[in-house]
Parts: sequence; structure tokens; C-alpha cells
Amino acid sequence: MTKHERLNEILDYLENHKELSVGEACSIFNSSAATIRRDFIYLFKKNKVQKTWGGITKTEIIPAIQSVSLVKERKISNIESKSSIAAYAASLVQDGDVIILDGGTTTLQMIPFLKKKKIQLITNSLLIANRIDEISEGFEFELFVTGGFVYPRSGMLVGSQVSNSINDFNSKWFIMSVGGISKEGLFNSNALIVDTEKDMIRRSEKFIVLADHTKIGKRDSVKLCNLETPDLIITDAGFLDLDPELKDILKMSSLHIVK
Amino acid sequence: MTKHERLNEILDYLENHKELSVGEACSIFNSSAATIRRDFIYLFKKNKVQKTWGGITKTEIIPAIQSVSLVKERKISNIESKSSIAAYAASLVQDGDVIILDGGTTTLQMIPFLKKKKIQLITNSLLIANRIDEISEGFEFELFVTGGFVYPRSGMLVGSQVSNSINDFNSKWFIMSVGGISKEGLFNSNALIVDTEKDMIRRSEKFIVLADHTKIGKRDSVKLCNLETPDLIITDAGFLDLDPELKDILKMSSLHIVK
DNA sequence: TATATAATGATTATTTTTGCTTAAAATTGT
DNA sequence: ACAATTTTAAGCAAAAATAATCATTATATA
Repeated sequence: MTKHERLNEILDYLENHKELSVGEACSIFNSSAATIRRDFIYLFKKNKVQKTWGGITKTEIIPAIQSVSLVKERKISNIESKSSIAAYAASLVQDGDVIILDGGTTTLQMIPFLKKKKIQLITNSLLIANRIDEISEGFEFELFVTGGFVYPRSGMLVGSQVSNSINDFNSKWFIMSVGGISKEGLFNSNALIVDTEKDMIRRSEKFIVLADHTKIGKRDSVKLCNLETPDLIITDAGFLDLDPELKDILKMSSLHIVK
Repeated sequence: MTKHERLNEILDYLENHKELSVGEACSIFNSSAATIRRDFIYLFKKNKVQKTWGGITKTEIIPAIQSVSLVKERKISNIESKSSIAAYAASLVQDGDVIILDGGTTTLQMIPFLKKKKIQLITNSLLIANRIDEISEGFEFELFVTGGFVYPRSGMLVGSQVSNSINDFNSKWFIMSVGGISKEGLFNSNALIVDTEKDMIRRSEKFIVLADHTKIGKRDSVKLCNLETPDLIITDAGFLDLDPELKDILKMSSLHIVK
């Protein structure tokens, strides 16, 4: 049994039991008290459990509102490619960096890879803000949410307030996913959001675009910028099957292909 | 068994199991630890798995769940009173109103009562923003989120950005819950949040305070305003059991007691 | 077949985790 | 309030896991 497994099983145990004592944990996991204590301290520092004298309990949490909500899970296509692309993008980010993260299913996949870093993250996506807040317990994250009107269902913030907020920052990275890339440039589907993205490009040193190969050769309704504007476009191996003309054009941009 | 086969089976294994240790993999595939480690490193570099000390786990994929509050909610005491107070406050709000809603467990309870109204709602609470976005489909809600740094776990937005946003609005109502009310005035627990609340008072025609009776007679760390400042304080019947002196003072404020 | 390339297993130095011991702190019983 | 008991925290040594290196074996290619 690895340390990681043991930590997970401790949390599992607390799903079914009110409390877990050091002694009980010792016999369940055949470990010494010192190890169990170290585990308890680790979980406590991450706010996963509450410490009691002699053991731990799980923090009791009940929903603030009784009304049942419909959980709508949008199906994410091409999820593994997106995760690989996101992982590479996250690997560029270093402790201390300021990063603007736009909404989108690909940028969302960066969260597991970003969560151990000590960064300041700025976002105009409620979805990303919630995910970060959810995992940031115990991590040294600073999270800034731009203001704005909520674009229903996508949870994106739009309007002049986004630009006002963004203009207060100098960011190292702006990372966004994109609706389509063609030889005319980069496109997205919503004019309000594209407006804010233009500001985000301006306020950042490096502009990185995440685009799995299904986006390439596609146009979307609103043009964001030319092909040369991004400092880096990250795509996946499916890119290799693309129409040769577009491939040549894209190769002139800075491009990284994850396998 | 070829390397390729083994790599696939490792991934298959992780579809059904949380974790795979080096030792387990050695006996499953009859390979040396060195080989298994090389496999694990290979899969890790492709972001297919995450390494733990002693094994691997599957890389986490973030589902794009829409409109679900992911902020952890603490246990709410006195929930029925809070809901009654919230219901009365919501009954004052009419179609077309602009309303600033501060964070807190009592204001949160207003959401079910507000959801049929055609209002513009401004909030500095991610928790409220998510709840509203959750129910706003099909409703004529306009939802504005102030920008700001996320105060961890409470999901409250703080900092100068909140004031900047608020100052762009003229609101009919500012509705907030409060940490404590004593004869010295109204109190809350966080100086950063109190700062933003002062702006919210300024930008609103009517300032309403929600306070179940457990808050009355209590002081909290930061003073927000005097007792005369709110246009209305809404509390519950438990108020009647309170110490008579405070009761007299409060009666001079505009006060509504829900049963 | 000969040769190059890739994969594997064994060895070793380094890092992480674990278990034991002891002193301090908290809890309990009188 | 005091002493006895239990729990904790800290330091250190042992054990386990890792990464790097090298020799050996298998596989592919000319």
C-alpha cells in the first residue's frame, strides 16, 4: 500500500464513519502511529479533515440550499487531446507567474496541472473560478475574478468591467482556447467575449492558444486576431493529417504539437 | 508480452482501479521494477497518468459541469429563521429593480424567492453568482459579478476592484446579512469585506439588513455602520426574548420581525 | 547474417517514507 | 490542584522507492 493509497482510504473511511482514531488507523493500515499522525497532519493542512485529540473527523458540510439542481454536464469532445494540450501549457507556467486564463473546456483541463503551483491566476470564467477555489485549499493560489455580466450558462463574464479589471494587471501569460483557426486568423463565437480577449492579449507578455486539431481549418463567427499574433499555438498529433496548405501556413507560426 | 501491450494494460487497469503500485505491476506483468518504472515514467510524460510515490493514478479530467455551485458550503445554523427572513426581504423587491446582494448564508436563502423576478442583481459572492446562474435559465435575470480577489472558501470577492465595479451602478436595494448587531452599531468579521460593503451602502437607495436573533447583542470584529444607518433591519421572532434595553434601542431603528 | 536499435534487468547512489525513541503538551481521574 | 495517563511533536536511523548507469537480451533492418 502506497502513501497515496492510504491517504485516499483514510478519506474514504471518513465517508462512512464519524471519526478515525490513530489507533484504529494503525490496525486498519498496518502502519505505525507516527506514520498515521503524519498522514492526519497532511490531510488536516489541506483542510480535508478536522483534527481531534486522538484522531480526525471530516468537516461536516451540508448544502446551503435544499432545492435540487440539475447538473448539466456538457460533453467534452476529444478530451484526451485537450488534457495533453493543457498539460503542456501548464508546464510552461512557473511559480510566481501571473497568468490570465480564459474560459473554455481546454483551459479548464489545465487546473489539475496548475494546482501545485504558486501562481496568481486571473480569470473571467466563473467555471474556472469555482474549480480553482475548490482545489485551492491548502495551496498557495491567488485567484482574481474579473467583474462583469454573467453570460448565461457558459458562466463567462463579459462587458466593460472585464477590461477595466484586466487593465490593472501585467500578466506573464494569457492562455485561451479558440473556436477556430484558419489562414485568415483566429476566431471565436461570441463578440462580447472576443472584446475582452483582445484586452487580455494586450496585458500579457506571452499569448498562448490551445487548439486541438478539430479547431484547425474551422472558422467561427468573430475574428480575434491574425495567425501571427499568438506567441505559441499548442495542438495535438491529429494536426499531422491536415490539409497541407494550412499546415504550411501554421508551421510559420510558432507551433507545438503534443503527441 | 510486448511493451505496447503492457502499456495498454496498465491504462486498462487504471480504468477499474484507483492506483497501481510498482510492486503490483511487477507481479501482474512478470516484469522487473526497472521496466515498470520506465513504463510509468513514459505514461506520465504523455500525461496519461499521474505519479505517486510507489505507483501511479489516472490523470484527472475536469468535467465541464455548468451552473453548479462548487464552493463548499458550511453548515448553516438557524436555517428556518434565515429562510423566513430572506423570504420577507425578497417580497420587497419588484420587477425592474436593481439589487446589490452581499454574500452570507442569509442572503443566500433569498435566491429561491428572487428567481421569478425580472431584476438586475449585482453580487460580490461567487456562491450567489453560481446559484443565480444555475436557476437563471428561462428567467429574465441580469446578473453582474463584481471583480476581485477570491477570499478562499467563502467565495467572497474583495479588494479595490469590488468598489470600482459597484461605483458604476445606482441600485435600489442593498441587502446584506451581518455578523453582529449591538448598541454600538453593525459589525462583520472581515475588514476587506466591510470596506466593500460601505461602498454598497453608498450606491443604494435602500439599505436592508438581515439578522436572525442570534446576531443581536453580538459584536464582531469590524464595525460597518451605526444602528441608524440601515433603512430596515429584518429579524425573527426569537428577538422577543432579548434583553429589554437592546430591544428598546432597536425598536427605534426601522425593524421588521418575521414570525 | 550482420548490424543497429530498442527493451530489459541488475547495480548503485540519492531521495522519500517510515518506525522508533524521547521530551513536551493535553487530558483524565482523584 | 496535582499526579498519572494519553497524545503529540521532533529528531534520528532504518527501510523503501527512485533515478541514473551499465551490461545483456530481444527485435528490427539492411
